[in-house]
Amino acid sequence: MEDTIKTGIEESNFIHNFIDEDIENGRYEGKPIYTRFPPEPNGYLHIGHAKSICLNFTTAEKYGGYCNLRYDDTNPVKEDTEYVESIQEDVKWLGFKWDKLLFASDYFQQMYDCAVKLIEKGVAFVDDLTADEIRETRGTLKEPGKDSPYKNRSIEENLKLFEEMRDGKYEDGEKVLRAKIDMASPNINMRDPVIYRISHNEHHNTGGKWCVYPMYDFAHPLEDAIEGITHSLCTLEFEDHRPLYEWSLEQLDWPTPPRQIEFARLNLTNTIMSKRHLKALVDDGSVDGWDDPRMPTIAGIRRRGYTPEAVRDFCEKIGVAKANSMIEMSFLEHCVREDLKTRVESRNVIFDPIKVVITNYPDDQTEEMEMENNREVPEMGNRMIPFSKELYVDGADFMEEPVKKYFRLFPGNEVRFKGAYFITCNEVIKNDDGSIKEIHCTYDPETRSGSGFEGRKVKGTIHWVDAKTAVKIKVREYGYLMIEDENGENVLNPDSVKETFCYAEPKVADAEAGERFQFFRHGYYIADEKLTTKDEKVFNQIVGLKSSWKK
RNA sequence: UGGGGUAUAGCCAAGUCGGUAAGGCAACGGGUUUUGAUCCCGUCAUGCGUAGGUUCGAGUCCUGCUACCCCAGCCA
Repeated sequence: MEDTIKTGIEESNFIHNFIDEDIENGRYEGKPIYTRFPPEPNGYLHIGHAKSICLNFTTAEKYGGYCNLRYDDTNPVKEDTEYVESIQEDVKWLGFKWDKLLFASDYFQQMYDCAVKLIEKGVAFVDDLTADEIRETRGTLKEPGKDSPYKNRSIEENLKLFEEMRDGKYEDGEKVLRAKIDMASPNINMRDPVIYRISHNEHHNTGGKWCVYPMYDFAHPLEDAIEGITHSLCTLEFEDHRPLYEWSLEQLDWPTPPRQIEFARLNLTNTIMSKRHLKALVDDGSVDGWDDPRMPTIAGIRRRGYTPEAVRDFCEKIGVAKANSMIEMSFLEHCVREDLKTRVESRNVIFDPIKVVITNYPDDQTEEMEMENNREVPEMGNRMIPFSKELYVDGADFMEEPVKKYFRLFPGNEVRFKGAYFITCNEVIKNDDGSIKEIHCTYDPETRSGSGFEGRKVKGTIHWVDAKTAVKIKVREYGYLMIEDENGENVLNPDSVKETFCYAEPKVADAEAGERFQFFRHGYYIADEKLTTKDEKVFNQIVGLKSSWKK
């Protein structure tokens, strides 16, 4: 039996089946498979977009084809260059290389020409109805709509009017170009849809050059067709638009038109993906920006310390289908741990310090203890950390009155201090208020790590930090960004960030922004890119460690 | 009977010709362990939304139901 390592592009899904079929039928005459990721630059990309990005790029890769990054920027009022830059960064961060970087707005002339063709063909007309009137005559889900009184204008008049629209003779909303299809269609998208509207707004790419802009339903098939896209992957809500997508290309006699295939978008438990919500949090200062480590944006999870490999692995593992689904957060977290566990070094960090005094250890002695950087990956080598008479251990590693099956430190118990000695707890020293001041322990010099001591075994191994040389760091741990209040409304979680000062082994002071570690027993952390300074190290919790121990 | 979709375990998800329900996450149990991590082993659908039908045989084919999602922007 041979072991085969499965990668995303070897997995197969229903989209691949369609493509295989198209290739067999010779639908694309042997041309390369082309996909595209077509965001509108009106916000930052989030983890949901990552699924679409992975899908488009890996599908192209699987077939030896190409994928374009194309900005679907056909609405000047919503788009901004800040977003076009962030989108490129995010796609690059995920590790994908687009074949071409394109703007739909660069096709405005071709799209305009196509609209003229439709008019000449008699399948599009200029309508003077207002937006309200169009809505009123569109009918309802169950009742057909009514033809516009302007539907039967002559081709010449339509041509002249459309040209005047382009030349800026009309105000926003005064006229639109509509496709002549069927006001009685059970598919509302086919009831003479608006395909061009007037907008006297500055466009982020074309500036003031145009004042008529194509609607998505007309623009998108043309963008795909112009670029030679073979498979246009989009989310489920566009299924009803497919007939219009196909209609547009049919009317223009486009040879080998692209095929639209829809898939279910990503939903993650306890995660708000709505751009409206996310933007509101940024605008009202509830978060640090689009890249706040709590945000589900790609910029946010990048700063949070997730790796592109983990995100990609996640997107591959969740699969692609047409059924609406809700993925559990633990799935993503699993992928993050899985990736991090073989690529980061571990460090001793004490979150809730309890001072330990080794009473039988020489007062002024310090030893350098050897610690493995990553037990799974010996090639990552070892490091030395200081050990002396006074140390800190974690609050979770000591119990004055142990519960059953607790085998860390408690009075009378002996444990191994990882990488150092067997230590026995003898006495708990209290403050006046009854809180623990320090615990007095003794060590057994014969049990030094690496000495080969086999005399007796201990059940617990705990980590520690030398008190004299410890460095103080700030650690931020995250809960859900939004939670539901009693009315079921999404509100900011007041406990979405928990800051703690911790004692870390000296080497942590050298951590560079962006560097990741496993903090022994606590999880994976990254030195925050923005908050870490020369004087203060701030670490974000990337993801906690799984623990099977329960009290 | 407006139209378009989707139903396989707590969560994802394979399941091309009908041949006797992959895999992952989570959970639980056990073993190894100088991290209660990792790793390893085991358990977890006589069952595929539901009711019938065809068939030697149905998650796959047929019929009827049911539930959920999407659509009435001059947004994408």
